[in-house]
Amino acid sequence: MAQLRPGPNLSRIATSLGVSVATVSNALSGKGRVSEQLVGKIREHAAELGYVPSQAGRALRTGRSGVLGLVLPDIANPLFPKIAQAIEFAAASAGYGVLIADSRGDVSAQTEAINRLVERGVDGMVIVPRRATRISAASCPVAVIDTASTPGNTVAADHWQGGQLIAAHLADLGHKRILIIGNNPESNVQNDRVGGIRSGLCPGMSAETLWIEKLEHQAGSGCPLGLARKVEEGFSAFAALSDLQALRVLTELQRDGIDVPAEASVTGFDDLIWSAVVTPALTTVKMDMDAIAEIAVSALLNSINTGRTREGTLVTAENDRVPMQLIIRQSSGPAKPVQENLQMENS
Amino acid sequence: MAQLRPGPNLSRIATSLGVSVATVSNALSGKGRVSEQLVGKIREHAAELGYVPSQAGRALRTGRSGVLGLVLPDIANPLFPKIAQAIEFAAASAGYGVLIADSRGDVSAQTEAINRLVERGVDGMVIVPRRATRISAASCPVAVIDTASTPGNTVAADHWQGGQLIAAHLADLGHKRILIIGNNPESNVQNDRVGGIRSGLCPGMSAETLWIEKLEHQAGSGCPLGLARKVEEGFSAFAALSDLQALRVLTELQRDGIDVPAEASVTGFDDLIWSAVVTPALTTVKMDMDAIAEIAVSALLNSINTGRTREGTLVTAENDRVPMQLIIRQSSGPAKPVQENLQMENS
DNA sequence: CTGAAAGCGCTTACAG
DNA sequence: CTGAAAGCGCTTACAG
Repeated sequence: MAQLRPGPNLSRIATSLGVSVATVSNALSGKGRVSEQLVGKIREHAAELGYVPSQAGRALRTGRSGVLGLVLPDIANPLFPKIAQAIEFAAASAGYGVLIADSRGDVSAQTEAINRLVERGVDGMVIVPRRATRISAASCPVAVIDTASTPGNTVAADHWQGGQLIAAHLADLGHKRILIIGNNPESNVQNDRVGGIRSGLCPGMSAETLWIEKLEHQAGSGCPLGLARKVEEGFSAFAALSDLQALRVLTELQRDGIDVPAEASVTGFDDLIWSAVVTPALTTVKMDMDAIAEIAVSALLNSINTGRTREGTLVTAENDRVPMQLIIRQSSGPAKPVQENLQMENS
Repeated sequence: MAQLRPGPNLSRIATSLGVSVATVSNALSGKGRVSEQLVGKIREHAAELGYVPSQAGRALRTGRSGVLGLVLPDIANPLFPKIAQAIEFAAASAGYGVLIADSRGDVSAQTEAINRLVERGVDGMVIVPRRATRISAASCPVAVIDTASTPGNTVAADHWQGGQLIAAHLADLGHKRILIIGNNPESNVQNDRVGGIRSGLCPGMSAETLWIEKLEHQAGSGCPLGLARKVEEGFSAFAALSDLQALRVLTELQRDGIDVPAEASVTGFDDLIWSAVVTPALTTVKMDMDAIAEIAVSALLNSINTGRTREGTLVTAENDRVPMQLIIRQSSGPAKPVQENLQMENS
């Protein structure tokens, strides 16, 4: 009655070859206690039969599931594909599977998602927390991907340095007045980016910050950002804190007849999928997600293998900051000379 | 030495309560062979101890892992968040976990990804195949999400009907000449959408199709699409076969000083995350991913539970076509009267 | 170098 | 209504 996998198991291979299951197990796992000749014979036969080891049996015996959990605040987040891909790749390279869990918004769902993963017996998990959530202890090692500003150790891109990259780029292009455009002033990531930009401004440059969420709170969701007026006021560069906002900025400017980058430069963050596709293509700052995932996963594996702190939250080794990288595309260009627009044209 | 989960197990609960493990198991699983009183006591005690059942033990015994696999052609695909979210939700609602696997491009990687999932003991899997791939048998039930044009049974959005929705919308707005913009002429999904659009044209309307891939093959990746000229030629509506292309179309038009939607309408497909964010917001056709995921997952669970065809590929019940839904936003509007541009202004 | 045996935690007939 | 026992497939000391 029990729905058992129809495939062969160790014991079938063993009897069929007239050896013990222990020997088959050893031969297959390559622990080296079996004669080379026998190893060859066993492996060959196993392959012939299409033997697939039972994770369940192994997990029960070893206490390891070989699976990592990935908890996301909201899968709909456009950054998610990159995160998931990078984590999946890092995990698969280490022979681990990845179980996903979406916390769909609120914090209680996040806790539930974590519990679901624990129940499934993950050996560890990577959590991208909801804004400013502190992760309560899960009964397995946990690596958190977030800003340095989040309490506890985390791995993350160096958002501050990323901001400085933007500032330096805009300074190079001769921009003086910069409008920083963010979504949510509560976001640690966004605040780090703002801090980086501001700290990287050269003498003579100034920046203001526009928070879309605040604006929409008053003017309604999807309201115009009033950027044309900002251009008139003398802002020549619009530094969005994410490509999603950059896209909004770019299209609003273009809709209002402002040429990008001739009249205004636009930059973003994250190098999301569409950033290279729009016209003009978006200058942006990219996280090294593969590196971040690699650090998170190897910290997890380390902790799993050494067995330290198997209970209770265990975070990554240090506050790792992975450098970001500037990608210059067509949406940013030299600032127009401020007062004498038409001179210097052919210089 | 074995790294066993430190938490309590059935036997600990049993001895601590002076009953048998069988009784504890029955009480917890609610099979109803235990007196209500005892059930209460056992449950309470289990909760106190923070008992979490071992999936490994259960899986080994029942032959079910409680996990479904999700194989994706490329996680970087912007549609992925919606698919993953919908599948995760449907699976979680049914008490299943979701293991992801990225086939990162080529077909061999897809086979590997499927194998990895089988090795992890998934009870079934959902596959979003690479373009025109036929899924080779995996040793568990498989549901395929793709177009009807793919060989074998699949679940999918009704892309053809989605195309008709676009055609009807553009007809309503008085558009006569439509430029369909696709990425890849090999894509079944895109071809279905084209077919739907063409079949839905009213008398007096005509459509041409522009394949970006072909154009880029000649003119280089990221080349201009030459849409301004198309507007001059009399095309008043640009129907992209995906929001990603729609975004490219929209920004190129705007960059070239063409007002959307006053001078040209733009529509897309899929309602991707940024579609509502751009200015003007994108009119698009949306798949009902939740419905699609629900169908795929329940077909899988059905097959898992009835135990039919546990070996070999098993696909979903019928070729299920889930209707798409038109979302009208600001990027589409009435066609300009063709010849007499300035008349009728106040009609 | 090879094998016999124990046991991971669970569920499920089967007795009582 | 409750319990004793078997067994899912594996790995790992321990003997030989």
